[in-house]
Amino acid sequence: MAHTSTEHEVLAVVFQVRQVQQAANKRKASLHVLLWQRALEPEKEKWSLPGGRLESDEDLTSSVRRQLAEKVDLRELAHLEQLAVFSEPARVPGPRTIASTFLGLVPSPATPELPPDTRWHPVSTLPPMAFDHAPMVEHARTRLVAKLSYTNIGFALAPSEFALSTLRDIYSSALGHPVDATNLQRVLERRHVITRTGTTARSGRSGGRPAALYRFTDSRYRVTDEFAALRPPG
Amino acid sequence: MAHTSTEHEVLAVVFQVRQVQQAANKRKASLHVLLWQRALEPEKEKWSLPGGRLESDEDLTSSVRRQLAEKVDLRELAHLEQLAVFSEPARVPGPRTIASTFLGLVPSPATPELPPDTRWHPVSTLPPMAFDHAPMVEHARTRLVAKLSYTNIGFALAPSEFALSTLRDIYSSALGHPVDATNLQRVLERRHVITRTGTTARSGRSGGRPAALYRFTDSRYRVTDEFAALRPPG
DNA sequence: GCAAAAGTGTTATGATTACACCCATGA
DNA sequence: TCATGGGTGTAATCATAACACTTTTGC
Repeated sequence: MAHTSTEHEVLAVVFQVRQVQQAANKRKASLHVLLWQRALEPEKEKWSLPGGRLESDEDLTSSVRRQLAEKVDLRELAHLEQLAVFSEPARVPGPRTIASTFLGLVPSPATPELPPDTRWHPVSTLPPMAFDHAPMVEHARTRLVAKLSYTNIGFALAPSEFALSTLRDIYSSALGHPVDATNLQRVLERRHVITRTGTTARSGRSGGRPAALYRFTDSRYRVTDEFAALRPPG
Repeated sequence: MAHTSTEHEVLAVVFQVRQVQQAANKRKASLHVLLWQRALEPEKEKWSLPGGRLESDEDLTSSVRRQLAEKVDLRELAHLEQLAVFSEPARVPGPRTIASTFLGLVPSPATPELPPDTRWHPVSTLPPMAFDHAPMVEHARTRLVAKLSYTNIGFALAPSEFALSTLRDIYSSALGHPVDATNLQRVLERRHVITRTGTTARSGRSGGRPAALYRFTDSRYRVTDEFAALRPPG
Protein backbone atom coordinates (compact mmCIF):
# COMPACT_ATOMS: atom_id res chain seq x y z
CA MET A 1 0.00 0.00 0.00
CA ALA A 2 1.21 3.41 -1.04
CA HIS A 3 1.25 5.02 2.35
CA THR A 4 4.23 7.32 2.13
CA SER A 5 4.22 10.47 4.21
CA THR A 6 1.56 13.08 3.73
CA GLU A 7 2.17 16.61 4.87
CA HIS A 8 -0.52 18.80 6.25
CA GLU A 9 -0.46 22.57 6.09
CA VAL A 10 -2.77 25.31 7.25
CA LEU A 11 -3.36 28.51 5.29
CA ALA A 12 -5.18 31.58 6.52
CA VAL A 13 -7.20 34.00 4.45
CA VAL A 14 -7.05 37.08 6.66
CA PHE A 15 -9.35 39.93 5.73
CA GLN A 16 -9.52 43.52 6.85
CA VAL A 17 -11.52 46.48 5.58
CA ARG A 18 -9.02 49.24 4.92
CA GLN A 19 -9.19 52.86 3.81
CA VAL A 20 -7.59 53.56 0.47
CA GLN A 21 -6.55 56.96 -0.87
CA GLN A 22 -8.61 57.43 -4.01
CA ALA A 23 -8.29 60.97 -5.33
CA ALA A 24 -6.89 64.09 -3.64
CA ASN A 25 -9.04 63.98 -0.53
CA LYS A 26 -11.28 61.03 -1.22
CA ARG A 27 -10.88 57.89 0.85
CA LYS A 28 -12.70 54.70 0.11
CA ALA A 29 -12.95 51.55 2.20
CA SER A 30 -12.35 48.20 0.58
CA LEU A 31 -11.77 44.62 1.60
CA HIS A 32 -8.14 43.54 1.75
CA VAL A 33 -6.40 40.22 2.21
CA LEU A 34 -3.03 39.61 3.84
CA LEU A 35 -0.38 38.12 1.53
CA TRP A 36 3.38 37.65 1.55
CA GLN A 37 5.65 37.54 -1.46
CA ARG A 38 7.74 34.44 -1.99
CA ALA A 39 11.46 35.14 -2.17
CA LEU A 40 12.44 31.64 -3.30
CA GLU A 41 11.35 28.98 -5.73
CA PRO A 42 8.89 27.47 -6.22
CA GLU A 43 6.58 30.20 -7.37
CA LYS A 44 9.18 32.86 -6.64
CA GLU A 45 7.83 36.44 -6.58
CA LYS A 46 4.26 35.24 -6.41
CA TRP A 47 2.04 35.99 -3.46
CA SER A 48 1.06 33.42 -0.83
CA LEU A 49 -1.36 33.06 2.01
CA PRO A 50 0.26 33.00 5.45
CA GLY A 51 0.49 29.60 7.09
CA GLY A 52 2.67 26.52 7.11
CA ARG A 53 3.10 22.98 8.25
CA LEU A 54 0.93 21.46 10.94
CA GLU A 55 2.92 20.06 13.86
CA SER A 56 1.94 16.83 15.51
CA ASP A 57 1.00 18.20 18.89
CA GLU A 58 -1.35 20.95 17.79
CA ASP A 59 -4.80 21.05 16.32
CA LEU A 60 -5.49 23.09 13.23
CA THR A 61 -6.66 26.18 15.03
CA SER A 62 -3.64 26.35 17.31
CA SER A 63 -1.43 25.87 14.32
CA VAL A 64 -2.89 28.80 12.41
CA ARG A 65 -2.62 31.02 15.46
CA ARG A 66 0.99 30.06 15.95
CA GLN A 67 1.92 30.60 12.33
CA LEU A 68 0.17 33.91 12.04
CA ALA A 69 1.91 35.08 15.20
CA GLU A 70 5.26 34.02 13.75
CA LYS A 71 4.91 35.77 10.43
CA VAL A 72 2.88 38.80 11.32
CA ASP A 73 1.76 40.46 14.50
CA LEU A 74 -1.76 39.24 14.55
CA ARG A 75 -2.79 39.26 18.15
CA GLU A 76 -5.53 41.51 16.91
CA LEU A 77 -7.19 38.66 15.10
CA ALA A 78 -10.83 38.93 16.18
CA HIS A 79 -12.17 35.82 14.46
CA LEU A 80 -10.71 32.61 13.13
CA GLU A 81 -12.70 29.82 11.56
CA GLN A 82 -12.03 26.71 9.59
CA LEU A 83 -13.02 26.62 5.94
CA ALA A 84 -12.41 24.02 3.25
CA VAL A 85 -9.69 21.45 2.68
CA PHE A 86 -7.70 21.36 -0.53
CA SER A 87 -6.42 17.88 -1.14
CA GLU A 88 -5.55 17.44 -4.78
CA PRO A 89 -2.40 15.28 -4.73
CA ALA A 90 -0.46 17.58 -7.10
CA ARG A 91 -1.66 20.91 -5.75
CA VAL A 92 1.90 21.78 -4.71
CA PRO A 93 5.25 20.36 -5.89
CA GLY A 94 7.19 18.09 -3.55
CA PRO A 95 5.65 15.75 -1.00
CA ARG A 96 1.92 15.42 -1.09
CA THR A 97 0.44 18.19 1.04
CA ILE A 98 -3.11 18.69 2.19
CA ALA A 99 -4.13 22.23 2.96
CA SER A 100 -6.77 23.29 5.47
CA THR A 101 -7.85 26.86 4.92
CA PHE A 102 -9.04 29.31 7.54
CA LEU A 103 -10.91 32.57 7.53
CA GLY A 104 -9.37 35.23 9.75
CA LEU A 105 -10.72 38.70 10.41
CA VAL A 106 -8.95 41.81 11.70
CA PRO A 107 -10.97 44.82 12.94
CA SER A 108 -10.91 47.88 10.80
CA PRO A 109 -8.79 50.46 12.54
CA ALA A 110 -6.06 48.05 13.69
CA THR A 111 -2.79 48.37 11.83
CA PRO A 112 -0.65 45.44 12.87
CA GLU A 113 3.01 45.73 12.02
CA LEU A 114 3.98 43.66 9.02
CA PRO A 115 7.27 42.07 7.93
CA PRO A 116 8.74 43.61 4.77
CA ASP A 117 7.61 40.80 2.49
CA THR A 118 4.01 41.01 3.68
CA ARG A 119 1.28 43.35 2.50
CA TRP A 120 -2.46 43.96 2.37
CA HIS A 121 -3.97 43.58 -1.11
CA PRO A 122 -7.47 44.58 -2.23
CA VAL A 123 -9.39 41.40 -2.97
CA SER A 124 -10.76 43.02 -6.11
CA THR A 125 -7.31 43.18 -7.71
CA LEU A 126 -5.24 40.28 -6.47
CA PRO A 127 -1.58 40.07 -7.52
CA PRO A 128 -0.27 36.90 -9.21
CA MET A 129 -0.97 34.17 -6.68
CA ALA A 130 1.08 31.10 -5.82
CA PHE A 131 -0.25 27.56 -6.22
CA ASP A 132 -3.98 27.28 -5.62
CA HIS A 133 -4.17 30.23 -3.28
CA ALA A 134 -6.37 32.41 -5.51
CA PRO A 135 -9.44 30.13 -5.34
CA MET A 136 -8.90 29.89 -1.60
CA VAL A 137 -9.31 33.64 -1.27
CA GLU A 138 -12.39 33.49 -3.46
CA HIS A 139 -13.91 30.78 -1.33
CA ALA A 140 -13.21 32.63 1.90
CA ARG A 141 -14.80 35.76 0.53
CA THR A 142 -17.93 33.84 -0.40
CA ARG A 143 -18.20 32.45 3.11
CA LEU A 144 -17.67 35.86 4.65
CA VAL A 145 -20.42 37.37 2.53
CA ALA A 146 -22.84 34.62 3.50
CA LYS A 147 -22.05 34.88 7.20
CA LEU A 148 -22.46 38.64 7.32
CA SER A 149 -26.12 37.99 6.62
CA TYR A 150 -27.03 35.51 9.29
CA THR A 151 -24.39 35.89 12.01
CA ASN A 152 -22.84 38.68 14.06
CA ILE A 153 -19.48 38.14 12.36
CA GLY A 154 -19.29 41.85 11.58
CA PHE A 155 -17.96 42.41 15.09
CA ALA A 156 -14.62 41.07 13.90
CA LEU A 157 -14.33 43.66 11.15
CA ALA A 158 -15.60 46.70 13.02
CA PRO A 159 -14.03 48.94 15.68
CA SER A 160 -15.25 48.44 19.23
CA GLU A 161 -17.39 51.58 18.90
CA PHE A 162 -18.56 52.99 15.63
CA ALA A 163 -21.03 55.26 13.88
CA LEU A 164 -23.53 53.61 11.61
CA SER A 165 -22.01 55.16 8.53
CA THR A 166 -18.72 53.49 9.42
CA LEU A 167 -20.44 50.17 9.80
CA ARG A 168 -22.18 50.71 6.48
CA ASP A 169 -18.81 51.19 4.79
CA ILE A 170 -17.48 48.02 6.35
CA TYR A 171 -20.47 45.92 5.36
CA SER A 172 -20.58 47.41 1.94
CA SER A 173 -16.87 46.72 1.29
CA ALA A 174 -17.11 43.19 2.56
CA LEU A 175 -20.34 42.36 0.76
CA GLY A 176 -19.26 43.99 -2.46
CA HIS A 177 -22.41 46.03 -2.96
CA PRO A 178 -23.88 49.25 -1.56
CA VAL A 179 -25.69 49.04 1.76
CA ASP A 180 -28.22 51.51 3.14
CA ALA A 181 -27.16 52.64 6.62
CA THR A 182 -30.76 53.19 7.64
CA ASN A 183 -31.83 49.68 6.88
CA LEU A 184 -28.66 48.16 8.21
CA GLN A 185 -29.36 49.80 11.53
CA ARG A 186 -32.87 48.44 11.77
CA VAL A 187 -31.94 44.96 10.67
CA LEU A 188 -29.08 44.68 13.14
CA GLU A 189 -30.97 46.31 16.00
CA ARG A 190 -33.99 44.08 15.58
CA ARG A 191 -31.72 41.07 15.95
CA HIS A 192 -29.92 42.66 18.91
CA VAL A 193 -26.64 42.36 17.04
CA ILE A 194 -25.69 45.97 17.75
CA THR A 195 -26.50 48.19 20.74
CA ARG A 196 -26.35 51.96 21.21
CA THR A 197 -23.63 53.03 23.61
CA GLY A 198 -25.54 56.23 24.44
CA THR A 199 -22.60 58.40 23.44
CA THR A 200 -22.19 60.28 20.19
CA ALA A 201 -19.27 61.05 17.93
CA ARG A 202 -18.26 64.59 17.20
CA SER A 203 -19.24 65.85 13.79
CA GLY A 204 -16.58 66.27 11.15
CA ARG A 205 -14.88 69.38 9.73
CA SER A 206 -17.68 70.01 7.31
CA GLY A 207 -20.50 69.94 9.84
CA GLY A 208 -23.26 67.42 9.99
CA ARG A 209 -25.21 65.95 12.82
CA PRO A 210 -23.13 64.00 15.32
CA ALA A 211 -23.56 60.28 14.91
CA ALA A 212 -24.78 58.01 17.67
CA LEU A 213 -22.22 55.37 18.55
CA TYR A 214 -22.94 51.67 18.57
CA ARG A 215 -21.12 48.53 19.57
CA PHE A 216 -21.69 44.86 18.81
CA THR A 217 -23.68 43.27 21.61
CA ASP A 218 -21.58 40.12 21.53
CA SER A 219 -17.94 39.95 20.62
CA ARG A 220 -18.13 36.25 20.15
CA TYR A 221 -19.25 34.56 16.97
CA ARG A 222 -22.94 33.72 17.05
CA VAL A 223 -25.64 32.77 14.57
CA THR A 224 -28.20 35.52 14.94
CA ASP A 225 -30.82 34.65 12.38
CA GLU A 226 -30.60 31.41 10.51
CA PHE A 227 -32.72 32.66 7.63
CA ALA A 228 -31.58 36.25 7.23
CA ALA A 229 -30.24 37.73 4.02
CA LEU A 230 -28.63 41.05 3.14
CA ARG A 231 -29.49 41.32 -0.52
CA PRO A 232 -27.78 43.49 -3.09
CA PRO A 233 -29.82 46.46 -4.35
CA GLY A 234 -31.84 46.23 -7.52
CA MET B 1 10.55 20.03 16.01
CA ALA B 2 7.90 17.49 16.89
CA HIS B 3 7.07 16.38 13.42
CA THR B 4 6.30 12.70 13.91
CA SER B 5 3.89 11.05 11.53
CA THR B 6 0.33 12.34 11.31
CA GLU B 7 -2.36 10.12 9.92
CA HIS B 8 -5.24 11.43 7.91
CA GLU B 9 -8.60 9.72 7.69
CA VAL B 10 -11.83 10.44 5.89
CA LEU B 11 -15.24 9.78 7.40
CA ALA B 12 -18.56 9.90 5.59
CA VAL B 13 -21.90 10.88 7.03
CA VAL B 14 -24.22 9.13 4.59
CA PHE B 15 -27.90 10.02 4.82
CA GLN B 16 -30.97 8.45 3.33
CA VAL B 17 -34.67 9.07 3.94
CA ARG B 18 -36.18 5.68 4.72
CA GLN B 19 -39.66 4.34 5.41
CA VAL B 20 -40.14 2.97 8.90
CA GLN B 21 -42.94 0.70 10.06
CA GLN B 22 -44.72 2.68 12.77
CA ALA B 23 -47.94 0.95 13.78
CA ALA B 24 -49.89 -1.85 12.08
CA ASN B 25 -50.18 -0.23 8.66
CA LYS B 26 -48.62 3.12 9.22
CA ARG B 27 -45.33 3.95 7.56
CA LYS B 28 -43.39 7.05 8.29
CA ALA B 29 -40.35 8.45 6.51
CA SER B 30 -37.36 9.60 8.53
CA LEU B 31 -33.76 10.54 7.98
CA HIS B 32 -31.24 7.77 8.55
CA VAL B 33 -27.48 7.64 8.74
CA LEU B 34 -25.24 4.74 7.76
CA LEU B 35 -23.16 3.27 10.61
CA TRP B 36 -21.17 0.15 11.29
CA GLN B 37 -20.60 -1.51 14.63
CA ARG B 38 -17.03 -1.95 15.82
CA ALA B 39 -16.12 -5.56 16.55
CA LEU B 40 -12.77 -4.76 18.18
CA GLU B 41 -11.25 -2.35 20.64
CA PRO B 42 -11.02 0.56 20.86
CA GLU B 43 -14.64 1.53 21.30
CA LYS B 44 -15.79 -2.04 20.75
CA GLU B 45 -19.54 -2.42 20.12
CA LYS B 46 -19.95 1.26 19.47
CA TRP B 47 -21.07 2.60 16.11
CA SER B 48 -18.76 4.32 13.65
CA LEU B 49 -19.00 6.34 10.50
CA PRO B 50 -17.70 4.55 7.41
CA GLY B 51 -14.29 5.68 6.15
CA GLY B 52 -10.64 5.09 6.80
CA ARG B 53 -7.10 6.15 6.14
CA LEU B 54 -6.23 8.45 3.28
CA GLU B 55 -3.67 7.02 0.88
CA SER B 56 -0.94 9.15 -0.60
CA ASP B 57 -2.04 9.01 -4.22
CA GLU B 58 -5.66 10.00 -3.79
CA ASP B 59 -7.45 13.18 -2.94
CA LEU B 60 -10.04 13.22 -0.22
CA THR B 61 -13.02 12.69 -2.48
CA SER B 62 -11.52 9.70 -4.24
CA SER B 63 -10.63 8.27 -0.88
CA VAL B 64 -14.16 8.47 0.46
CA ARG B 65 -15.55 6.92 -2.70
CA ARG B 66 -13.06 4.09 -2.49
CA GLN B 67 -13.72 3.40 1.16
CA LEU B 68 -17.45 3.53 0.85
CA ALA B 69 -17.24 1.13 -2.08
CA GLU B 70 -15.11 -1.24 -0.02
CA LYS B 71 -17.34 -1.37 3.01
CA VAL B 72 -20.77 -0.99 1.53
CA ASP B 73 -22.18 -1.07 -1.96
CA LEU B 74 -22.57 2.61 -2.50
CA ARG B 75 -22.47 3.10 -6.23
CA GLU B 76 -25.84 4.70 -5.68
CA LEU B 77 -24.30 7.65 -3.89
CA ALA B 78 -25.93 10.64 -5.58
CA HIS B 79 -24.00 13.39 -3.82
CA LEU B 80 -20.75 13.66 -1.96
CA GLU B 81 -19.35 16.83 -0.47
CA GLN B 82 -16.63 17.84 1.90
CA LEU B 83 -17.54 19.14 5.32
CA ALA B 84 -15.38 20.04 8.30
CA VAL B 85 -12.03 18.80 9.57
CA PHE B 86 -11.67 17.43 13.09
CA SER B 87 -8.12 17.88 14.25
CA GLU B 88 -7.97 17.68 18.02
CA PRO B 89 -4.70 15.82 18.72
CA ALA B 90 -6.30 13.33 21.11
CA ARG B 91 -9.54 12.77 19.27
CA VAL B 92 -8.68 9.11 18.76
CA PRO B 93 -6.19 6.88 20.61
CA GLY B 94 -2.95 5.88 18.87
CA PRO B 95 -1.10 8.03 16.37
CA ARG B 96 -2.39 11.52 15.87
CA THR B 97 -5.15 11.37 13.24
CA ILE B 98 -6.90 14.21 11.47
CA ALA B 99 -10.37 13.46 10.19
CA SER B 100 -12.02 15.07 7.17
CA THR B 101 -15.75 14.53 7.17
CA PHE B 102 -18.01 14.23 4.16
CA LEU B 103 -21.70 14.47 3.52
CA GLY B 104 -23.06 11.67 1.33
CA LEU B 105 -26.62 11.27 0.10
CA VAL B 106 -28.42 8.18 -1.17
CA PRO B 107 -31.76 8.52 -3.03
CA SER B 108 -34.81 7.33 -1.24
CA PRO B 109 -35.91 4.11 -2.86
CA ALA B 110 -32.43 2.62 -3.29
CA THR B 111 -31.61 -0.21 -0.93
CA PRO B 112 -27.92 -0.95 -1.29
CA GLU B 113 -26.79 -4.25 0.12
CA LEU B 114 -25.02 -3.87 3.46
CA PRO B 115 -22.41 -5.97 5.24
CA PRO B 116 -23.69 -7.62 8.43
CA ASP B 117 -22.03 -5.13 10.77
CA THR B 118 -23.56 -2.16 8.97
CA ARG B 119 -26.96 -0.61 9.43
CA TRP B 120 -29.11 2.47 8.86
CA HIS B 121 -29.99 4.35 12.06
CA PRO B 122 -32.53 7.14 12.47
CA VAL B 123 -30.64 10.34 13.20
CA SER B 124 -33.18 11.16 15.88
CA THR B 125 -32.12 8.19 18.01
CA LEU B 126 -28.46 7.50 17.43
CA PRO B 127 -26.89 4.47 19.10
CA PRO B 128 -23.78 4.88 21.29
CA MET B 129 -21.24 6.42 18.95
CA ALA B 130 -17.50 5.87 18.76
CA PHE B 131 -14.97 8.67 19.30
CA ASP B 132 -16.20 12.06 18.11
CA HIS B 133 -18.54 10.67 15.48
CA ALA B 134 -21.77 11.90 17.08
CA PRO B 135 -21.00 15.61 16.63
CA MET B 136 -19.95 14.84 13.08
CA VAL B 137 -23.42 13.53 12.32
CA GLU B 138 -24.95 16.57 13.95
CA HIS B 139 -22.81 18.89 11.88
CA ALA B 140 -23.64 17.10 8.65
CA ARG B 141 -27.33 17.29 9.40
CA THR B 142 -27.10 21.03 9.99
CA ARG B 143 -25.39 21.48 6.64
CA LEU B 144 -27.97 19.34 4.87
CA VAL B 145 -30.84 21.36 6.34
CA ALA B 146 -29.23 24.61 5.25
CA LYS B 147 -28.52 23.40 1.74
CA LEU B 148 -32.02 22.11 1.16
CA SER B 149 -33.11 25.73 1.30
CA TYR B 150 -30.84 27.32 -1.23
CA THR B 151 -29.62 24.52 -3.49
CA ASN B 152 -31.14 21.69 -5.52
CA ILE B 153 -29.51 19.11 -3.22
CA GLY B 154 -32.88 17.38 -2.81
CA PHE B 155 -32.22 15.56 -6.07
CA ALA B 156 -29.80 13.32 -4.21
CA LEU B 157 -32.43 12.21 -1.72
CA ALA B 158 -35.40 11.79 -4.08
CA PRO B 159 -36.28 9.11 -6.64
CA SER B 160 -35.79 10.04 -10.29
CA GLU B 161 -39.54 10.57 -10.64
CA PHE B 162 -41.82 11.35 -7.76
CA ALA B 163 -45.17 12.72 -6.67
CA LEU B 164 -45.13 15.92 -4.70
CA SER B 165 -46.37 14.21 -1.57
CA THR B 166 -43.35 11.94 -1.73
CA LEU B 167 -41.04 14.89 -2.06
CA ARG B 168 -42.80 16.57 0.82
CA ASP B 169 -42.09 13.54 3.03
CA ILE B 170 -38.45 13.60 2.03
CA TYR B 171 -38.00 17.30 2.70
CA SER B 172 -39.94 17.10 5.90
CA SER B 173 -37.85 14.20 7.23
CA ALA B 174 -34.60 15.82 6.28
CA LEU B 175 -35.52 19.26 7.58
CA GLY B 176 -37.06 17.93 10.76
CA HIS B 177 -40.27 19.90 10.52
CA PRO B 178 -43.57 19.64 8.59
CA VAL B 179 -43.59 20.97 5.04
CA ASP B 180 -46.63 21.97 3.00
CA ALA B 181 -46.64 20.12 -0.33
CA THR B 182 -48.48 22.95 -2.04
CA ASN B 183 -45.94 25.54 -1.13
CA LEU B 184 -43.00 23.27 -1.71
CA GLN B 185 -44.22 22.81 -5.25
CA ARG B 186 -44.44 26.50 -5.96
CA VAL B 187 -41.15 27.34 -4.36
CA LEU B 188 -39.26 24.67 -6.26
CA GLU B 189 -41.05 25.32 -9.56
CA ARG B 190 -40.42 29.04 -9.43
CA ARG B 191 -36.72 28.33 -9.11
CA HIS B 192 -36.88 25.71 -11.85
CA VAL B 193 -35.53 23.12 -9.44
CA ILE B 194 -38.23 20.58 -10.33
CA THR B 195 -40.07 19.99 -13.62
CA ARG B 196 -43.30 18.15 -14.44
CA THR B 197 -42.72 15.00 -16.43
CA GLY B 198 -46.24 15.17 -17.89
CA THR B 199 -47.10 11.70 -16.64
CA THR B 200 -49.11 10.87 -13.56
CA ALA B 201 -48.91 8.17 -10.92
CA ARG B 202 -51.78 5.76 -10.42
CA SER B 203 -53.86 6.43 -7.36
CA GLY B 204 -53.46 4.16 -4.36
CA ARG B 205 -55.70 1.40 -3.03
CA SER B 206 -57.87 3.87 -1.17
CA GLY B 207 -58.60 6.12 -4.12
CA GLY B 208 -57.57 9.69 -4.45
CA ARG B 209 -56.66 11.80 -7.40
CA PRO B 210 -53.63 10.55 -9.30
CA ALA B 211 -50.57 12.65 -8.58
CA ALA B 212 -48.62 14.46 -11.26
CA LEU B 213 -45.02 13.25 -11.46
CA TYR B 214 -42.01 15.50 -11.24
CA ARG B 215 -38.29 15.18 -11.60
CA PHE B 216 -35.38 17.39 -10.60
CA THR B 217 -34.35 19.58 -13.51
CA ASP B 218 -30.66 19.12 -12.78
CA SER B 219 -29.11 16.05 -11.27
CA ARG B 220 -25.97 17.91 -10.45
CA TYR B 221 -25.47 20.01 -7.35
CA ARG B 222 -26.26 23.66 -7.98
CA VAL B 223 -26.95 26.74 -5.91
CA THR B 224 -30.43 27.75 -6.99
CA ASP B 225 -31.18 30.76 -4.81
CA GLU B 226 -28.52 32.22 -2.62
CA PHE B 227 -31.03 33.87 -0.31
CA ALA B 228 -33.79 31.30 -0.08
CA ALA B 229 -35.07 29.78 3.14
CA LEU B 230 -37.48 26.97 3.96
CA ARG B 231 -38.74 28.02 7.35
CA PRO B 232 -40.38 25.82 9.93
CA PRO B 233 -44.11 26.49 10.50
CA GLY B 234 -45.28 28.79 13.27
C1' DG C 1 -28.85 80.67 6.61
C1' DC C 2 -26.94 76.89 4.23
C1' DA C 3 -24.61 72.70 3.36
C1' DA C 4 -23.55 68.29 5.24
C1' DA C 5 -24.27 64.25 7.66
C1' DA C 6 -27.47 61.48 10.65
C1' DG C 7 -31.74 59.64 11.81
C1' DT C 8 -37.01 58.73 11.40
C1' DG C 9 -41.17 57.48 9.17
C1' DT C 10 -43.41 55.31 5.64
C1' DT C 11 -44.21 52.73 1.57
C1' DA C 12 -43.09 49.14 -1.82
C1' DT C 13 -41.60 44.63 -2.98
C1' DG C 14 -41.03 39.97 -2.79
C1' DA C 15 -40.81 35.52 -0.84
C1' DT C 16 -42.93 32.38 1.97
C1' DT C 17 -46.54 30.42 5.04
C1' DA C 18 -51.42 29.44 5.82
C1' DC C 19 -55.62 27.79 4.45
C1' DA C 20 -60.14 27.43 2.18
C1' DC C 21 -61.89 25.29 -1.67
C1' DC C 22 -62.19 22.51 -5.99
C1' DC C 23 -60.73 18.07 -8.68
C1' DA C 24 -60.09 13.12 -9.87
C1' DT C 25 -60.16 8.49 -8.66
C1' DG C 26 -61.53 3.77 -6.39
C1' DA C 27 -64.74 1.13 -3.94
C1' DT D 1 -71.83 8.85 -3.28
C1' DC D 2 -68.41 9.10 -0.24
C1' DA D 3 -63.81 8.97 1.44
C1' DT D 4 -59.17 9.92 0.07
C1' DG D 5 -55.51 12.12 -1.61
C1' DG D 6 -54.09 15.86 -5.18
C1' DG D 7 -54.14 20.49 -6.82
C1' DT D 8 -55.42 25.60 -7.38
C1' DG D 9 -56.34 30.13 -5.79
C1' DT D 10 -55.80 33.60 -2.61
C1' DA D 11 -54.96 35.97 1.59
C1' DA D 12 -51.79 36.89 5.53
C1' DT D 13 -47.27 37.55 7.25
C1' DC D 14 -42.79 39.05 7.45
C1' DA D 15 -38.34 40.72 6.25
C1' DT D 16 -35.99 43.73 3.68
C1' DA D 17 -35.18 47.54 0.19
C1' DA D 18 -36.30 52.25 -1.20
C1' DC D 19 -36.81 56.86 -0.38
C1' DA D 20 -38.76 61.26 1.16
C1' DC D 21 -38.43 64.08 5.03
C1' DT D 22 -36.85 65.88 9.50
C1' DT D 23 -33.00 66.79 12.83
C1' DT D 24 -28.56 68.48 14.35
C1' DT D 25 -24.33 70.25 13.75
C1' DG D 26 -20.22 73.55 11.63
C1' DC D 27 -19.12 77.45 9.14
